[in-house]
Amino acid sequence: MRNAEFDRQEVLRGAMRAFLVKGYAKTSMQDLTKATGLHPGSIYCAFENKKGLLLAAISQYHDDRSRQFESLFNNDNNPLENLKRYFNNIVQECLSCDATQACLLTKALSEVGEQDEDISQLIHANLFAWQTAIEQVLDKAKSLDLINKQESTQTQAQYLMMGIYGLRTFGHTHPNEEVLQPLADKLLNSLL
Amino acid sequence: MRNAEFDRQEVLRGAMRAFLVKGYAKTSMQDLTKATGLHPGSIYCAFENKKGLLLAAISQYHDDRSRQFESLFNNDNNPLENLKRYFNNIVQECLSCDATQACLLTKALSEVGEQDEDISQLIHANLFAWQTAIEQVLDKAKSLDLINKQESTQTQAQYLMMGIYGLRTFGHTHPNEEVLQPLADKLLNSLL
DNA sequence: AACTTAATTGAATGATCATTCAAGTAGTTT
DNA sequence: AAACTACTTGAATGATCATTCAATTAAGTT
Repeated sequence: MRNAEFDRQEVLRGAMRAFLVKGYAKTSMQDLTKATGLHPGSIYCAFENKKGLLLAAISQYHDDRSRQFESLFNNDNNPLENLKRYFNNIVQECLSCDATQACLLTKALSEVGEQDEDISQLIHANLFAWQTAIEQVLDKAKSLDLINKQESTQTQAQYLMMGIYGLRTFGHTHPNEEVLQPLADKLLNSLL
Repeated sequence: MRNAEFDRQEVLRGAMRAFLVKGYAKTSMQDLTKATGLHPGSIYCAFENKKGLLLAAISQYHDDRSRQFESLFNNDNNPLENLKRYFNNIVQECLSCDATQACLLTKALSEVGEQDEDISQLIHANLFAWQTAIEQVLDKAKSLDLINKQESTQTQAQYLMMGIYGLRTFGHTHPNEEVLQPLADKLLNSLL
């Protein structure tokens, strides 16, 4: 036996960045060897092919984002304040104009989601998990009487997801705090 | 002299559809000869190159959508009802699960907007024109006391744009009328 | 009717692509 | 220490890519 020499997480984060900057189709295996530090043969040995590398990178992205999400929400702070911080984070990512900080799930969904069943399925599952996590935060907020309890948690969570997707897209054309922050605030206020 | 034999609009609509289905990078010139009915040489003669064809297709998309927009709003109907019809149209396009009915502006922006200045500029200009058109509808609605006049028209229009972007993305994962219609309604209600 | 000019045609071109593979390397097991 | 197994290496492969171009066709002009 012999173990892989590379750090799988770092390799996947490199691939992630490459896909985020150039998009899936435009990112060549040559780009990926640079971004990952791996030779072509090693990539094929570890991830089967280019699509396998994308799938693994998407999973890594989801893991990283989930950890970030938990660190923001798995505490005893006011859930509404946590949510506010979360939205402000997203606004800041938009303002950075750094492709590397975009959402790989929606980016890949838009480019290849309709074309490939495997990719589509993985992204759907990850986005669904994300929605469930938001629902849990909203339920916590409801138990503390912080938000409107008339509307279904599911619809509220879906509305927030929709808003985040939209905010990120809108941020591409208006990377401007005075524009994005009010939109994020308005989105949050829709919960009250 | 000799005029082009092809119908420029139909050629561009064919290219549009190809780009919407496969994405820009994945659409080959071979795909485009099939989609447009033109031979490679004719495409290069008329549009310079593949990127030129995308730029022309984006312009055609914007023209077509603008005409659709005007036919919906350039009348004496209740502007809020027009807006409601407009949103319902978008929901129906999401439900169709037809890549051909997606938004070429946001799709191209997501895939190549960050990579190419020319494409980015054209899309930004078209999206800005779109936002201005929505602002005019909102001003008309305000003059009839149909929506909230406290909030700035610009912010309201931006919020709707953001919502439409988000709705279209969310529609990819939930092509379901019972899900999308309430989100569209909630978006419109934010104007009141 | 002859000339001019531009569009059309489709095969050819060279670049780049994802992928393969045989040789080399180094841990692990016996 | 010998054998085994799996990872690494990077050049080679064949396919596909965007683009070019010389020949052909036909409309507009004189």
